[in-house]
Order: sequence, then structure tokens, then C-alpha cells
Amino acid sequence: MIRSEQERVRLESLAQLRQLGIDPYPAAAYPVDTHAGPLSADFAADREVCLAGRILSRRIMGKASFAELQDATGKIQIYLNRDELCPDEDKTMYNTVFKKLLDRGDIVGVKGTTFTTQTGEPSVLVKELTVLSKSIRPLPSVKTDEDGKVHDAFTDPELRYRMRYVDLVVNPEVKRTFEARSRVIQAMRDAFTEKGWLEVDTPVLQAIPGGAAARPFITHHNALDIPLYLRIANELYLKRLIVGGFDGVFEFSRNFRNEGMDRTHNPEFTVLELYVAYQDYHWMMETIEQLLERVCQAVHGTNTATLEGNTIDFAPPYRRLSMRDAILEHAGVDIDGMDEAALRGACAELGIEVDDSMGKGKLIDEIFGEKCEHHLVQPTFITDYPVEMSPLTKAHRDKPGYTERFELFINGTEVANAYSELNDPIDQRERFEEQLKLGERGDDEAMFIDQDFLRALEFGMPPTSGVGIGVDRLVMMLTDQRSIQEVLFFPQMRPEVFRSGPDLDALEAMGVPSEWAPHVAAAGFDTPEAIREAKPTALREKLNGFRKKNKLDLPALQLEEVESWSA
RNA sequence: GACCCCCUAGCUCAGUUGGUUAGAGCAUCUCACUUUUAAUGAGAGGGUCCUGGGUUCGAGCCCCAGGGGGGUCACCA
Repeated sequence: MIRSEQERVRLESLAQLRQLGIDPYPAAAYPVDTHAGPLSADFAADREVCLAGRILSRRIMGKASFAELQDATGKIQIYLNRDELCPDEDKTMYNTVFKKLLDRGDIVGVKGTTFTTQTGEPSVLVKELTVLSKSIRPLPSVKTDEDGKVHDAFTDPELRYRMRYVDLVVNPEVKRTFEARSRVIQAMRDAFTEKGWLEVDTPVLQAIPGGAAARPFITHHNALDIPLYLRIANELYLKRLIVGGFDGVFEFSRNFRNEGMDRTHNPEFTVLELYVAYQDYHWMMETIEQLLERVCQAVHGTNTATLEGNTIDFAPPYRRLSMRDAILEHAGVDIDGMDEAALRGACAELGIEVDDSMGKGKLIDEIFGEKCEHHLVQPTFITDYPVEMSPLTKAHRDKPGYTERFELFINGTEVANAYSELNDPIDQRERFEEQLKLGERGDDEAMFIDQDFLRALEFGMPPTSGVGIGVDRLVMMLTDQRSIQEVLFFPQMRPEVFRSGPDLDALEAMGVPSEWAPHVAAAGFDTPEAIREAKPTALREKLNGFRKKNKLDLPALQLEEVESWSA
């Protein structure tokens, strides 16, 4: 493994710590009794404290030094004075351990007394310093000046997402985003459990990937010798539980869709699904309004959030607009009563591209997506979707051709999708068969038919309202993030290729003379494996050929010598 | 999948028309410094210019192919 200069220095420091009898990775628990955030927020001098964290910066001035210690809650300055830290003759702990062998990024524990410096900075005078973990890679050197301006920020998205641990250490606002994410989920869970609804787990591995229209990831179960799919949705399982007699069930469901990735799509994403018996979609709109107000309060302490410069007001009630009226309002077209041909004509007039596989539902969705979505900045319920685009939704109680469905849009993005759930088993079977026809027309996202789900409906499902909320997108809205990657700790990336480079130390360890090692590597045998895999006779020939070609001032290799390497 | 942009030291970035030994700030190392805070002062080291080909007397720079990332679009209720 190739080490940079700074890494080699740190590895050397690590070795020297061990020589001094200091374990750089001690096993024992460290008795932390104070945290940096609360300590500096509510600072009082002359308190004995014990805290632990990562050294973020050091300012060494001879016999006294300052360092910033960062723990999970924040930062506090620590002050190390040679004679306070080492009251006896032996000044090793200060002169050698702290000044020479510790680095930015190392994790230490300190015991000492709080005080305020001459410049008014709350600090801890360190009486005892314990090495808790030695860091051998240098952290990016992010600095903040007195105006709060950040210099040399760690900003490369690739590095930030691949090394989220580094991102979290040096970019404190990233931590805030994920803390907000946790509060969003917690607020929802609290709201539902208070109502007596049951949090459940349903299968991620499914034989039939149902409940949504999307391309699934496929895998294989060896013992059963069958294909299995990672779920694209959990909807049909939660409805089975409503059939089984629960009044309310919810699940934070990690779903997987084998489709494109962009600012708002990650192959795996989280949806909160909630189903409540004996309710309809009107009730669900009120429930969602109240829920989002509560969630916004949990994150911001107010009913509003700022998003791309817009103030989003999460206080109920939200505007309710039927899909027909939305299209009428923004595209000037009345879709009511239009057949497929008329819709195609409308799309052509509006300059919307369509293809032959699209049925009525998809055509309407195209118009809506193209002409309406981006206008919906404040939270808006779009209601009453055409039956063709909603195969799991109950037909509208008094608008033929429409369904009792709504989607919630915020800032032009769909955040929630809810129905009065279709519980008529005959109708549901017909809807699935329609989907099958769409699939035959070339719509590769048409739904699969789930016979067991139909059987469950045939036993009788109470009238039910269900909703799915895109948790990742909601968190984006509440944290003013433009990319889903910013609200997922580990967004999907292409696997990183680790180029190991020639391992000269390993070559020498197996007996390759140090003067030969770089040349052996250059000749293409840059790892011990490469040497072991080669026949010694062929290896010797190649290396001596390399020696001749490059006029190396080294004696030719003997066969016994080459054989001894792989022995 | 298409198009555009990016990839140079640990980090953030310069790098002129293709021309000597590839630069800066921070970080690192050495020395000085007992209340600093982007500490300071002096000195030093550190590079697979993403990879592989090509053109050329000469490539970080031009050409071709590949890799990774970002953006826009397409796809995606």
C-alpha cells in the first residue's frame, strides 16, 4: 500500500507511542461526564470535567498549546500547559506525546478544569490527557475565519459521499441535516403510535414485486431455486394486514427501484406507508396536513421552512385542487370526457412528446407533469386522478372515470400519494388485467398480478385509506437540500476502484532484495500474488530480460534465488 | 441512454500559444514561542498532473479510447 508522506509520519508517531508504552487504541472505557456542546452553551468556570473527542486543530506555542476538541455535540477549546499537564520532572506527555506524536484527527480524552481565557474563550485546562485513537490519515484542513467564512472547505461531492465519515467530521452542517432526518422520522412515528396504530415489518424479498409500477431489482434464492425481487413497494402487504383486522398499520419501508438516478431518485429510498381502516382520502388529507405541521415543528420549531428561497408554509389547510382543474388552470385543457385519441391531440397541441405504449392514464400524467407540477410550490393536494393511472384506488364516489386519490406536491415535487383504497375484489381483478394489457403494449412498468392479494381482498377488506410519503424528499424539503444524496448517508455510487499500486514492502518481505523490488514491480510483478502465480523459471527469465533491456546495474538473478521468494 | 463540464500535493485551487526542474494557500516536518483562536516568525520536504494509447524534438496542456464525478435532458406516478 502506498502511503503519503503525511501518513508515513503518522504511522511513525503511532510506533513511537507504542514505544513509550502508550496504547494508541486502548480497550478500556473512558469515563466521559461532559459534552462540548452543553458545556460551551452553559459555561461556568472552575468545573472539573472529563470529555473526549477528536482534535480538530492545534495551536502550539512552546510550553503552552490550544486545541479544538470536537465531540458529538460540538466543539470546545482545550488548553494544554506543559507544567499543568506534567507537574513532575517528566515532561514527556506534553513535549513528546502532545506536541510531536498527536495530530489533527486523533481522538483523545481529557480531564481538567474549566476556565475562560484572556480573549474570553471558554476552555478546559487539561490536567490529564489520554490517547484514545490515533488517526493515520490527515483530515481535510477546513478552517473558519473570524467572519465565519470557511476556507478550503471539503466540497468535492464524490469525496464527500464516498467518505461520508470525513464529511461528517469536517462539515458540521451535514450532521444537522441527518439529525433533522431523524427528527422527521421520530415525529411521524410518535404521531402514529399515539393514535394506537401498529408499526410493522413486511417482506423486502418478494416473489411478486407489487404495489407500484417500477422496474425491480431481481435476485435469486438458492434453497428455493426461485427468483426473488427486492420490493418496489410494501402496499399490498400492509393491506393484507388490514384484511387481517388491524385498524391502523404503518411501516418505514426501504424500497428499491431499478431505474435512473438523479437529484431526486436513488435506487433505494424510504417511504412511510400508513393504512387506516374505515377512513377515506378526505380524512387522510387532514391527517397529512396535521402530520406535516407537526414534523415541521419538530425540525424547525415553526410551521414554515425555507426552500430554495421560497418560504413553505406547512400549517393546514393546504389547497385542494382536482387533477382536471389543475390541468384546466395551467394547460387550458379540459380532460373530462376525452378519449385516448383526443388526449393525444391535446398533447400534440401542447408540444408534449408521447409514444404508442401510453394509455389514457399516462397521457394525462404527461400533461400534468409537463404543465402543472412545477407551479405547485406551496403544499397542494392534487385530487381525483383518472382511473387509468390508479389501479389500486377506489373509483370516485360521484365522478365517473376518476378515483379517490390525491398526491401532495411541495415545491413542484411529489411528496405523498394517497387513496381511498380499492377494496372491491372484482374491480381490483379487472384493474390488474388492464395493467396486463398495458404491459403487453410495451409499458414495462405495468403492474404484476398478485393472486394472493386478490384472494385476501376476496375475504373482505374494510374501507381503508392509505398513504405513502417519500421520506427522503420530505427531508429535502425541510432541510433545503437540492439533492437526495444530501439526505442519504450513503447514496448509491459506482463501486470505487482501489488502485493498490506496487507493494514494495510486501515484495521485500517475501525475500525480494530491496534494490530489485522497484524493478520487479515495474516488470509487472507488483504484488506477492503476482510473483507466486508466476513460474519461477519464467519469472527469472522475464526479470533478467528486464535487467538487460533497462541496463540495470545489478547482478543477474539465479533460479534458486527466485524460487526462494515464493517458497 | 444523450449532451455539456470537471479530475493537478492530504484539502482547496492556479498552471499563459505545446517549451527549462509543475506552482500557491492551508496541512505536514524542523526550529523559536506559557492565554492563542484562519496563532505567529524562519526554514524544509511532499506529485502515477485519473488510466492507456497517439501526435510531436518536446504533452498537465493537442487527438483517440477508457474510468470516476457533477449538471441538463430522457426515463422514473
